[in-house]
Amino acid sequence: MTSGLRERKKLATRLALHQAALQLVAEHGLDGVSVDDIAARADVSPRTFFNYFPTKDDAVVGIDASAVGQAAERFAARPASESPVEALRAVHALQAAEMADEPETLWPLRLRVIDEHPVLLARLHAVFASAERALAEAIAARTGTTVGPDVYPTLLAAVSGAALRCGLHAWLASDFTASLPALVDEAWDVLAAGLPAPRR
Amino acid sequence: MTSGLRERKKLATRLALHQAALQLVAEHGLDGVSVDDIAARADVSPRTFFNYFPTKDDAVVGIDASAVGQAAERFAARPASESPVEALRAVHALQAAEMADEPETLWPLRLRVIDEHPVLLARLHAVFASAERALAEAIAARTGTTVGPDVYPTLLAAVSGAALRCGLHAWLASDFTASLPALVDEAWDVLAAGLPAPRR
DNA sequence: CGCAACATTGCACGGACTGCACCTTTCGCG
DNA sequence: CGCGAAAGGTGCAGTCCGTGCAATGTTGCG
Repeated sequence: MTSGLRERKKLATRLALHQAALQLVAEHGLDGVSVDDIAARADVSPRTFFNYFPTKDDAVVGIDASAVGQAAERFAARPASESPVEALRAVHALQAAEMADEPETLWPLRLRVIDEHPVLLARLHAVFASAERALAEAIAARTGTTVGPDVYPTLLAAVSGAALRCGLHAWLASDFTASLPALVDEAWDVLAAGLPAPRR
Repeated sequence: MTSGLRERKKLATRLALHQAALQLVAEHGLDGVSVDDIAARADVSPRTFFNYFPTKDDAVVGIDASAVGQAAERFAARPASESPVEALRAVHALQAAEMADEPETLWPLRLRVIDEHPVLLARLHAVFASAERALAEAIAARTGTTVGPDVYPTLLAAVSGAALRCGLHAWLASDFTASLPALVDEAWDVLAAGLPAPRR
C-alpha cells in the first residue's frame, strides 16, 4: 500500500524537517530560526524545504492535510443509531488516545512550542478549522440539515473543535500527567449538560 | 477624551488603510495586492503602512487589539446574579447588535473577503482566541475555578467564540438578510440545551 | 514664537517564498 | 539487466514582506 522506497523516504524527510523545526524553535524561539537552519539540520537544501511545507510555520506545527479529513470520515462511519454528540465523543476518544500514544513525545513538544507563539496557535487553529468544515458537512448529512442556513452543523463542528483544543490545553497545563482522553471526555460532559456553572 | 487633531487623524488613516486593503483584496485577491498598492490608495508611504498594521493580513482583517479585551470586561461587569451562560448571552447580544449596525457595510465586506482566504480566517480566529483567553480569566474569576487545571473556563470561553463565529457564518450565508443577534441567540439556545440533534 | 513630542518618510537590509532550469534517483517494463 | 520516463532534489534569480535607523516634517503647548 504505502510501500516503495520513494514514499518512505519522503515521509522520513518530512518528519525530519518537522522535528528539526520543532527542536530548533524550542531552543531559539520562532524568530531565532531561519528556514536555512531547519533545512541544514534535516540535511536537505533550503529549496527542498518548500517542497514539503509551504511555510516555516507549517513545518513547526507539522500536521499533514491528510489527517484533516480523518475526523469527518470517522464520524460518518459511526452507526446511525448514535446521536451526533455520542458519535463525536466516540471519535474524539479514539483521536485523543492516538495523540497521547504517538511515538516520541511529539505532541507534548508541539504543544509547548505552539503555546509560546501565538502565530503558531493561529496556524493550528487553521488546521482545526479546515477539519471542522469537513465535519460540518458530515453532521449536516447525518441530521438532514444544511451547512449554509442552519446553525446546527457549523455550531456542533466548531464546538467539537473547542472541546478537543480545550482538552489539549488542560493536558499541557497538567504537564502531560493527566489523561488526554479523560480531559476531552470531561469537556463533553459539560457540553452535554448545557454548560452549567460548576458547583464549588 | 479622544479629541485632538492628532488622534483623529491617526484613526482616519488607520481606517483608510483598512478600507483600501479590503477593497483592493476584494477586487484582486490577496496575492494580487501588495502593501505598496494599499499604501498608495490610502495616500501614505509604504513605510507608514507598518506604523499602523504589523502585517498586510492584519490590515485586511482590520480589528484593533483594543476591542479584544472588551468582551471580557463586559462579562465581568454583568450582575453576579446571572449564570455564566446568561451573562455571556447578554454580552453577545450587545456585541452582535453593534456589529450589525456598524457604519458602512464594513462587516459584510470583511466577512466576504475573509471567507475567500483561509489565511485571513486564521488571522480572525487569532483575534478571537486572544479575546477568549481574557474571557477565560474572567469566567474563572466568576466561578471560582482556575484556568490551568479546570476545563470549565477555557471551554466556555472557546464555546462562546464558536457561537459568535457560527452566527457570523450563518449571517454571511444569508447574504446579510438575517438578523445577526437572532442567529447568535439561536446558537446559544442549542448550546444551553446540550446540543440535541435537531428535530426534522 | 520656539521647543519638544510625535508622525511620516526614505533607505538599506535580511528573511520568506516562488518559478525555472538542470541534475540525480527511483520506478516500471521489456 | 538495462533503459527510458517520471519524480524528487538543488541552485539561481527575483519579488515581496517586515524592521531598524536616521532624517524630515507636523502638531501641541508653554
